[in-house]
Amino acid sequence: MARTDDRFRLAYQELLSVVATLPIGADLPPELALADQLNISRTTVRAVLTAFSDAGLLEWQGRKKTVLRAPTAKDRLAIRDEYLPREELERRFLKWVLRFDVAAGTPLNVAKLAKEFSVPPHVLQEFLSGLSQFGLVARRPRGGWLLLGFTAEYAIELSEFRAVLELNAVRTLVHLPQSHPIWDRLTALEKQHNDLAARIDRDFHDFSPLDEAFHHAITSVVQNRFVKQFQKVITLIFHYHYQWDKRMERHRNEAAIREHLAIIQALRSGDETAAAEAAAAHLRTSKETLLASLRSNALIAEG
Amino acid sequence: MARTDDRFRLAYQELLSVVATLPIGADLPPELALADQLNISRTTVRAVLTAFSDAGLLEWQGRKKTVLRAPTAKDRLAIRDEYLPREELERRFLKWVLRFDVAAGTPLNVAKLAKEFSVPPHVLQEFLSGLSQFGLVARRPRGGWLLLGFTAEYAIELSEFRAVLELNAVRTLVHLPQSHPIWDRLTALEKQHNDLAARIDRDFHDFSPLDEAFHHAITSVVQNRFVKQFQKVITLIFHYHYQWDKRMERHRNEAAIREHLAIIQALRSGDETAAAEAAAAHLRTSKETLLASLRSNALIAEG
DNA sequence: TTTTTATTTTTTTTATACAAAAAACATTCT
DNA sequence: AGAATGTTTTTTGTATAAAAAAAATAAAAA
Repeated sequence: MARTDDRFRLAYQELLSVVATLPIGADLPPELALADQLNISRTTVRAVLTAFSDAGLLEWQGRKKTVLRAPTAKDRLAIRDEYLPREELERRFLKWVLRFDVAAGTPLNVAKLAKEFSVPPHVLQEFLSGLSQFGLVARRPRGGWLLLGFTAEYAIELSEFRAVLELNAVRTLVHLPQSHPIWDRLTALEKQHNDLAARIDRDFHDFSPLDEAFHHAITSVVQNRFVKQFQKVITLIFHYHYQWDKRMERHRNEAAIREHLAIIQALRSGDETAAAEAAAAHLRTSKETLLASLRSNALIAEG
Repeated sequence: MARTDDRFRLAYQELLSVVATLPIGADLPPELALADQLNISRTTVRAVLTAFSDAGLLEWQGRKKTVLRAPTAKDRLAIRDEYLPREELERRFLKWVLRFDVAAGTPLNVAKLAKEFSVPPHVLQEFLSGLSQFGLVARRPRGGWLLLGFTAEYAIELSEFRAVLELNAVRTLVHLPQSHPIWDRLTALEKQHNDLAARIDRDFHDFSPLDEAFHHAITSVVQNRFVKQFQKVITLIFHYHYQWDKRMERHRNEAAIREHLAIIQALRSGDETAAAEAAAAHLRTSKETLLASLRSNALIAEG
C-alpha cells in the first residue's frame, strides 16, 4: 500500500559491496557524497546507514561512520523483482501482439493484463496510452481499451511510412561530403555483407543484426527527434517480425544482401535518383515479405 | 471516492428532454432501446428510470414505463463540470507550453498541475506519458516529470519533419490523375487565396484558417495513419504559434499567399521537381518565421 | 421462441491512505 | 564561513476501497 523500497534495497546492496572493500575501522564519506555515488537522495542514504548501524556493521555517530566488521552473506538483502521494468513490458507486449496470440479487435482487460505482464495496473494503462499513439490499441468510446492489432493494413502503412523516412535519409546521405564518417561506415558494412554472402548457406541467421545495422546506419544521418522516435517503433516491429517468420529465410536474406549492396553502390555514385530508386526497390521487397508472411499466418490462424 | 456519475447525469438530462416531448400516459420504449438511444449501458438506463420513478415522473412496473406528468424546471439535474475532457486538456496544456508560461527544463508537479488543469492526477500522468512521445516532456530518472519545452531546436526539428511529410505529399499529389478530387479542391483554394489577396489589408486575420485548409488539402492525399498522427500534432503546434505571434502578421500572410499560389501552379504543371521546389521554398519561409518569433520571444522573456 | 426485464458479476474510474524517496530547511560542528 | 548533519515538508508511487457503469447471466412475460 505504498511505493516499493526497491531503490533502498538496491542502494543497500551497492553500499554493502563498497563496505566490503574497506578495512575495519575505516570511515565512510559524507552522506551527500554517498548519495551522489549511489545516485539516490540523502534520505535514502540515511535509511541505509541506519540499517547498517542496526545490523552492527557500522558505528554511526554524527559525521563519524566507522566500519565495525566485514559484511557476511547474512547481511545481504533480497531484491524483490515482482515488477518488470517499462522496457521489458514494451518488449513483451509487442511480442504478444505481433505473434497474434490475440485476435485484432478484442477488448483488453487492464487489471488482468497487468497481472499477466507483471506490472502495476496504472503502468499498463500508461503504456497503452502511449501505444495508442502508434495505432496498435485504441481507447474504447465508453471506457476500456481495444486491441486493434497488427493487421495487413497496418503493415502496409507502416512500410510506407518507413519508406518515406528512409528515402529522405538516402536523399540526404547521397550529398554528404566524403569526409563524413558515414562513408567509412558504409565501406565496413559492404565488407560485412560480402563476407556473409560467401557463407550464406550456413550462417543465414546472422543476417538479422546486419540488416538492422545497415538500416540504422542509413537513417542515422538524419538527426531529428521525431524521425528517431518512429524509427524506434519501426525497427522494433520489423525486428520481432523477422524473428518470428522463418519461411524462406535463407532465400530472403540472400536477396536482401544483394539489394543492400546495390544501395551502397548507388549511394557512392552520388546520383540521388539512382540511390533513391535502389532504396525504393529494397523497401518494396521488404514490404512484400512482411505482407506475405502476414497472409500465410492468417491462413494458419484460420485453419 | 468513486468515479463520477457524469454519464448518469447526462443521460438523465437527455431522457428528461425526451419525456418532455411525450404526452402524459405515454409509454417509454424498452430499456435496451433507450440504452442504444442514449449511448449508455442498460444499467445506467435503469438508474435513470429509478430516479424518474422516485421523482414521480414515471410509473415504472416491469416493462410498463408510463409518463405520469410533464417534467418541470425542478426536475433538472445540475451537471458538474469539475473535470475537463481529454481534448480540452491537450489544448490547454499545449497552449501553456507554447506560450512559455514556464521555462524549459522545469520539473512538473503532477498533483498540482492536475488541479490547475482540472483533471484527475492519473489522467494528467497518462497525458504526459503520451506527450513524452513527442519529446515535449520527459520522465525524470528518479521519478516525476520534466518539461523539455518548446525550444528553438525543437522548432527546427519539427519544421524539418513537417517538410519531409509535406514534400512526400507533394510528390504523390503531382502524379494523381485529373479525375482525383484534389484538383477541384485546389482550384477552389486558389480562388479563395486570390480573393483574400485582394482584401489582405483589411482581412489578414482570415489567413490562418485558409493556411490550415491549404496544408490539410495537400497532406490529405497521403492516407497513412502515422503521417496523420504526426500531422495532428504539427498542425496543433503551428496553429497555436500563429495565433500567438502577431508581429508582421499582414506582411507574413501576404507572402505566404503568394507562395501557396506558386505551389498550386507548380502542382498543376505536373513537374515533380518544380512542385517540390515550390513547396520546399514555402516550408523554409515557414520555418524561418517560427524561429524568428521564438528568438524575439526569448528576448522578451529575458528582458 | 423471442423479447424484455431482473439480478449478478466484472470492469473501469476516481478517491484516499500511506510508505518511500526527494527536496527544502534549520542546525551543528569543524 | 563553510561543510556536514539533523529535521521537516513535499512529492511520488503503489495499494486499496468504493461507486459507477458495463457486461453477462438468469428469469419472466408476450
